[in-house]
This record gives sequence, C-alpha cells and structure tokens, in this order.
Amino acid sequence: MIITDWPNAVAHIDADYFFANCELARKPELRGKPVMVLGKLGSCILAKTPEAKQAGITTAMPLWDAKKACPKGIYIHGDFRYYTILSRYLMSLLGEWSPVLEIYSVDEAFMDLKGLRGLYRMPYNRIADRIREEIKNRIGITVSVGVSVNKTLAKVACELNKPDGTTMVPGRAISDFLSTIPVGDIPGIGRSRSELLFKYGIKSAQQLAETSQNLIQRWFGKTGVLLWRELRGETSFPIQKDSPPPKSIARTSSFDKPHTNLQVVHGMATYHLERAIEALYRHHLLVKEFALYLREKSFMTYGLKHRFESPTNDFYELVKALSKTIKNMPSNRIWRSTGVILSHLSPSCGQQLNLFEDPKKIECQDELNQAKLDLNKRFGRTTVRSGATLFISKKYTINKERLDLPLF
DNA sequence: TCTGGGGTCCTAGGACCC
DNA sequence: TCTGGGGTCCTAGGACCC
Repeated sequence: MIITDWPNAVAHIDADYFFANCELARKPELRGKPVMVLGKLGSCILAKTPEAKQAGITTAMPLWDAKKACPKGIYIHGDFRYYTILSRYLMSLLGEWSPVLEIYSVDEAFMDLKGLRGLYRMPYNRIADRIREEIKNRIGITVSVGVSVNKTLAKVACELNKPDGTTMVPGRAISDFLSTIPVGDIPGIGRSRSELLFKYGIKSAQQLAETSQNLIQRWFGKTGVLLWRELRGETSFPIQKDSPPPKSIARTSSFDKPHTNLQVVHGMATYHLERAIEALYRHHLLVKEFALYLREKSFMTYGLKHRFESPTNDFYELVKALSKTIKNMPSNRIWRSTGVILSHLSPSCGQQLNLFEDPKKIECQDELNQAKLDLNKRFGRTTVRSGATLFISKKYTINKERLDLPLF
C-alpha cells in the first residue's frame, strides 16, 4: 500500500446521464422533468435524468416497461450526431486543461493532473471544481470528477458524488475509501466475478485489495492482478493519450419487428456494410475477414464468416462477400437483428499487392470508392448506395429519419 | 432487467510442426 | 506401429466495459 497522498494524480471526468443531459442543454424547459433517451428504433432506454431514475427507470429497460413505470415521462429518440458534436466539444475543453488526456468513451475521459497544481496555482480539488464549472457554463451539461492516484480509483471515486460533484481520494485515504465500496462497483468486476468473490466472503473492495496475489491470479488471471494492483494504489493502466486504431468494426441494428424476409435482411446488412466501410476508410484500414451478423428472435446469434485472399477496402468486393454469405444463412428462421462485423484489420498505407493484382485496377477502385464516400458525405449517406438496400421498404422500417434512407 | 449498439482483452484448447 | 516433449499459431467463447 502506498503512503503518500499524490504519487500520481489522475482525474476521471464523467458526463452525468450524458444523452439526456445533452437534450436538457438544448431544451432547458425540460429540466427537472423525467426525460429519457431511446435507442435506434425506440426499443429501450439509453439514458435518463435523475427524475426518471427516481420513477424506477433503469438503463436498457424496454420502452413498454418504462411507459408503465413512468407514463408521464418525456421520451426522446436519440440524436446521436448531436451527442457526438457535444462530446467533441467536451473533450476539446478538457484538452485545454491538460495535454495528457485519454478519451475513454463518448462521455468519459481520464486526465493526468500531475504538475498542474503549480501551473494553475490551486489544489487538485479546486482544479476539478473549475473544470466542472467551465463545462457547465460553456456546454450546458454537468459532469462529475473523481481524483485519485490511478485510473481505477479515480473512476470509482467519480461515481460517489454524482451528478455534478467532485470526489477526492488521496493515497492515505484509499483503505478507508475502499472499505465503503462493494466489489461489484469496481470496473472490471462484473456479475460473474462478483458471485465468485461472494462465495469466499469478499464483499468490499478493501477485502479484495487485501486478498493474496496468488488467489487473485488463480481466480482472475493476469487482468485480475493488474486490477488488484490498482486497488492497492499502484499504476497498472497508464493514461493512453492516443487511441489505437480499432481491431474490429461492427455495424448492426434490430428490425422494427422480427421477420423472415431474406431480401430485407440482405438490404439491412448491405446498409450496415456501407456504414462499416465508411468507418474503414475513416481509419485508413483494410479488412481480411468479413462476418454477417444475425440474431434470431430467440436471441440465438450467428456470425457467418468470409475470408478475403488479401486485405481489402473495396466496396464491390465486400458487397460480393455479403451476397455470397447470405446464401449460407439458416433458412426458415425469424430474425430480430442483423449487421456486419469487419475484423483482422490492417493499415491501408503500404498495402501489399499480391502477384495477381493489377496496381492500376486497385487505384481505380480506390478512386471510385473514395468518390462514392465523398458524394455521400456532401449529399447524405444514401446518395450513392447499393441496389440491395432498395429492399428495405417502408413496410419494414418504422422511422425514416432513424435509418436516413429515402424510403418508398 | 428478458436484452441497444458498439467495443476490448484473455484463455483454453485444437491443429500443426519438429 | 506406437509413442515423447516442446513449441507456435489460431479460434471460439467468456467476461467485461460504455
């Protein structure tokens, strides 16, 4: 266990009920009301204000249950482009406070505070408060901040005074702090690990921190030991400034209701493939393995795979792979969702050509793909698109705006 | 809590080789 | 024909996160 207060200083900044908070930022008249943001097809709750939480609403609750629990609630279809813009604004403001910032998710970041006391001439807790105030004033949303000696402890601390609060856990306070935290509240300890720990009578985070390393290794392997070290005040997970390129790209969604029409499955999967290719280009990546993702009404899930001979980002090659894969689908099933997953990704610069590929042809394909993406960026995602998506007719989609498709 | 749409990492075990 | 011991690579699936 460490004995000094600030061998390192890490802040975890977490936007409170982010999507719902974004809605309050542009519709202040909704403040104080139970506001909920819904997923793509309005099927479940993605975010809720404290007032909705009080009414018994939980995240991922299906819409019909939510309406029973909170009939007078305000239900809003998620506007994810808007949330992304606010997220970028939030991160850029945080970046002004410290150059060492890790963007952890759309609504969370870690910041290295070490050395900033001298720079700003104020203690860490004051810096945290100032950050919260600035975000509230300039973006109109509230965030909570936890400050401790590493990422895990800062993250756990952040949860304690939500919303709109600062929580400090200096080195000497770690033990007392952890004795008040249930093991299940530690990031990295989910349901199954909690259950195992409970069997051994380990209920608080402090008890876990005092368990022998050998036991931790046996129960949870390498990652468990890294986490255990963080609970003891050491640093296993340094702040990572630059986010690495993705290892897989998935684009999926549920249908408005389960159905059996293969052309619609094909159309939806093609639509998602086009979205996935956009991401592939954005990250300058090539894909070696394509999977058609399918989920039955019963939640039975399939990933039908196709391997490319050499990594590609070519639209037509991917569309062909999808068409081929569709033919291997189990028949006579009722489908609930579909999409695509691109994996085994590699950087597109310095692409290795195999002996049979014509560099000129690849160059032409690339220009064509790029032109398609540029047109769609300027005039809307579906300006140039695969004919297969024509099969997603109005009959199968309830909300045109959500899909962003010109439906007929 | 009968269930969105994304992701990551680790591990066990099979295939294959010398 | 039967049998070692050691190594690597790959994949499926579990557990976890927001």
